[in-house]
Amino acid sequence: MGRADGLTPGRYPGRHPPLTRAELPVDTVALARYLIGKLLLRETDEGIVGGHIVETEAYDVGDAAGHAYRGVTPRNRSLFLERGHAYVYLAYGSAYMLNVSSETAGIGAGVLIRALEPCAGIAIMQRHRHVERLRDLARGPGRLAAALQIDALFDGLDLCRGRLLWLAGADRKAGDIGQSVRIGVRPDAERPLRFYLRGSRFVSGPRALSP
DNA sequence: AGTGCGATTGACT
DNA sequence: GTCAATCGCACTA
Repeated sequence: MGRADGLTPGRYPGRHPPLTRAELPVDTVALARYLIGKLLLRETDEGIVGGHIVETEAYDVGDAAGHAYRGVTPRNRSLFLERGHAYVYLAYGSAYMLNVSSETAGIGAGVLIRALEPCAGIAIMQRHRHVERLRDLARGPGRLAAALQIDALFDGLDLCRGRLLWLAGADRKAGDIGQSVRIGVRPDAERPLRFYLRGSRFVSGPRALSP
């Protein structure tokens, strides 16, 4: 680690402490926008991995596409935790999705983290993903989870507690944030609840959605 | 207890 | 560009 990975040299998480809950916007859409440019870091057995968040999607209150829409179930209960908790579930039998819970305790909503610009522990993530190409390490929610070795065991984890997985402040100025419809979502698809770092080559989805 | 279906990915034409 | 793999869960009975 050091200059080459784009992060401040030094020990983690000491140098990049977790965002406090007070820093996180309560509102789901505000949180989705806020998280663009922030760091997502994960401490694995082999070292710290992670990067800058470049793409998110909001699944807000009353959203028919949200997993919380029909109330609490065994799967989605983490969405109802206080903001800043991880909601992780398995999609299509193979890809884990990482969300950050939003709103206040008892309200089910969250933000899906869809893509990272890899910055820390790149060699480790390349092993986790079995690919070399930087662009493919964490472009897409399932790839991101694989790169960071996030699975169902992380469901319910408090990201503000910051041990194995946490959010940290951006160490550089955030660029322009674009907005579009969400990817792979059927109901409420027309709502522009996807946010991305404009110009980033690390965002997922069709080019047309990230002008 | 049985069934249908994804907030996706990787392989392939 | 198309398409099948894969499995936990929500829903129906």
